[in-house]
Amino acid sequence: MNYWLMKSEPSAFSIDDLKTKPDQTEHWDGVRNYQARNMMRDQMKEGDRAFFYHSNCHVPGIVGLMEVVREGYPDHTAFDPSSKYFDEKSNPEQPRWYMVDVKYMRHTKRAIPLAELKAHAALENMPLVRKGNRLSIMPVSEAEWRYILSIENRPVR
DNA sequence: GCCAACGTTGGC
DNA sequence: GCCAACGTTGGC
Repeated sequence: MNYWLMKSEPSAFSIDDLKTKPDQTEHWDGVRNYQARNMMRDQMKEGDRAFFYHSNCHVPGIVGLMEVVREGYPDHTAFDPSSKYFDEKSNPEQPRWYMVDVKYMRHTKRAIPLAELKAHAALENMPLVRKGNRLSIMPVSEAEWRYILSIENRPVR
């Protein structure tokens, strides 16, 4: 099983939005970055787990857990001229962009802020805490996954 | 709102 | 293939 972290701006799509979707499932559309695309298209597998991360908001951080329930398939929003994610260079015959479906599992017991994640030496290799990294989808090692789930229970100092 | 960091585009 | 200009991300 692989582990991931997926960023979303809560003003656009929050973990509560995911939780209230039919079947608590939604496609993760609108990713327009090749590295992130490649991970969704080639590496994310059914049953993988992912952290839901709120970005570009008051307190950015990890807010919940998701499961990948459908592997990479073409992002149809790229074909739709009325979509803000439209890309004229993508078409159904040769799709440029991909997405996966994710299902809500649960909120973390508390939001784990980026500032706190940065303070843990065990997490210093995560792209998330590295300066200038803008990947919206990134792999998380099993050790990092477990570590983050362990600090979830720790009282905030 | 600012701005650093990074990715993409396009001229040459 | 280089690289300047530009757009975007996202923390603060």
